[in-house]
This record gives sequence, C-alpha cells and structure tokens, in this order.
Amino acid sequence: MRLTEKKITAMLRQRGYKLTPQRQAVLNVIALSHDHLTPASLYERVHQEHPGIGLVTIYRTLAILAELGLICEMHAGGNCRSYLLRRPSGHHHHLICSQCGGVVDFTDCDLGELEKRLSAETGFDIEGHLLEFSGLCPSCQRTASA
Amino acid sequence: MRLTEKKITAMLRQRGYKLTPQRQAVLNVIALSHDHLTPASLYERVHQEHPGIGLVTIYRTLAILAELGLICEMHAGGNCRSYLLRRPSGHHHHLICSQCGGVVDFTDCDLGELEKRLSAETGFDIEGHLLEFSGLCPSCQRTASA
DNA sequence: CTGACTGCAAATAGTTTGCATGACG
DNA sequence: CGTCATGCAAACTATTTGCAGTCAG
Repeated sequence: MRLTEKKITAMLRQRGYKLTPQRQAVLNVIALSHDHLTPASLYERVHQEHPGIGLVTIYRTLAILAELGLICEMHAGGNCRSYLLRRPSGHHHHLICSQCGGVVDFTDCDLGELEKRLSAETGFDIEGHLLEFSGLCPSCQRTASA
Repeated sequence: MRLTEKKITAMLRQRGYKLTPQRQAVLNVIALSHDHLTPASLYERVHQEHPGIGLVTIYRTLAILAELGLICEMHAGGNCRSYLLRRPSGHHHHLICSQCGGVVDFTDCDLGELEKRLSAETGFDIEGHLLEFSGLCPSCQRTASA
C-alpha cells in the first residue's frame, strides 16, 4: 500500500495546514507520478493543467511535504534536489532507472552487519545510511537493445 | 596509501594540463583536507593563503579533477556539491561525521547478494550503487557528551 | 472574519561564460 | 612563442523572500 492523496490531505489538515486547490493539484501530480520529480518538472506538469499555479507554490508545497516526511530526496543521477513520494514503510531505499528515471523501492538492506563492523572499526556512532542502486529497468533494457 | 599532491600533478601533466601556482594551491588544500569540501569552503581556505585566487579558478580546477576522476562527490548531509579526494582503491564508500564533516572510507560493502536479489526480483540491470553512512565520529561523540 | 496561502516581482545564492591579459612549457 | 589558464564582470539558473490581495475553515 502506498500513500494516497487522501491520506496526505488528511495529514495536512491534522497539522493545521489548509487544503487549497493548488496544493491538491500538486499532490495529485506527485501521487500519480512513479518517477522522481525536480521542482521544475513538477511545476511543468502541474502548470500544464493549472496554468495559474506558480513555481513558488511548488517550492512551498515541497517544503511542507518534506517537513511532514511525506516525500524523500533522491541522490543518484547527478540531480540532487529531486523528490519522491515516500512509501509508508519507514526505512527503505531506491532502485533508480538511469534511463527513464523510474523508481522501485525496497526495504531489505542487510546493512546491520556492515554497520556493526564499521562502528567497531572506526568508533563512529552510526546514525543512518543512504543507499541507492542505479541501473536499467526492464522496459529500458528492451528499448536499448532494440 | 592515498593519492598525493605529487601524483595528481603528474597526472595533470600527463593529460596536457598545465601546472599553475593556483592549481598547486588548490591541490594542496584538497590533499591536506580530511573532510569534504564544497566549492565555497575550498575557496575560503585557498583564498586565505593566496588572496589572488578567484572562485572561478576553484570551479575550473574542480571540473578538471572530476574529469580525471581524482575527486568524488558526496551526498549525505544535504550538501550535494561536495567533493573529496578520491582514494586510489577503485570502489569505496564513505562514512561521514554529521558534526564535523570528517570522512572515513571503506571498501568492503557486501552488496553483491542484495544486488543479485534485487536484480532477480525487479528485472533491473543494475549498474552501480551509492552507499554512505552517517554518524558521529569518536571525537565528536566526546564533545557531545561533555 | 482572520490567519494562512498565493502569485508576482525582486532579492539572493550558486554556477557558468566571454574576454583581455598573463604565464607554463 | 603559442596555447592554455586566470581573473574580472556579466550572464544564468535555481531558490528564497517581501508584500498585497485572496481564500479556506
């Protein structure tokens, strides 16, 4: 199960944020999108359907969503301010298609052992980690070989 | 053994790049630094000793070093245009102190299994991965508890 | 109603480019 | 010497902020 638009709007309300049509439009695009979105690309898509919406609103909405922990950043692919709808499962990682930008996520990273060993070897108090795989998704593999 | 300033300058020559005092100054700072450097922080340090050097030169030098594969990017900590001297060992990852920015690196990431499983489950042709741990280094732990 | 939200425009930050001068090899 | 590198300033891009009008609750 993934976060739906409805759940997000509920969370917004709960935190005292208002549910404006602009925010609904932005949320709608984010919820329907399966790849990562930069502020610019998000703006483009939202603006197409709702020409009145400004880029500033995109930034502000993204800031709120980030604050609520509903979206998470992507790092692979050079692009560093790129966002994704966060899946409800707390801890997860991404597998990103370097061609189309599609994202699959997974939760089972057996990093506990490695973390323990690193901690023992370096004396670090390890708080977290960032893990992303990149590659070609099945569909892009087909396109590439064609 | 890590890359020394000398080896880098040799590589530069080999590729036809000139060895100017500005580049030497930049290389010197990078080689001596044990934490990650943003263009701005690098500029600051270099500029302190060599006030004549401009920020533009920093950018250009970083571009060359990146092209030669002598530095690598960091991602953790929000800062996305942050560089490190690359260690000679090809494949490696970082363990970053979230307090002081110090970096330790390690090479033994047992991600092969996970990669295989993900590949089988998703059909992705996995090309690479990005892995970074963040936490508190021993010295910052002491400071924090004091 | 009232405070939060929006859109515009201006401000700011970060990075790149054009060009004349200067220096490495 | 010729070519490449430098530094300045200007151009650009990305992001943030100030403000007056508007709207959800």
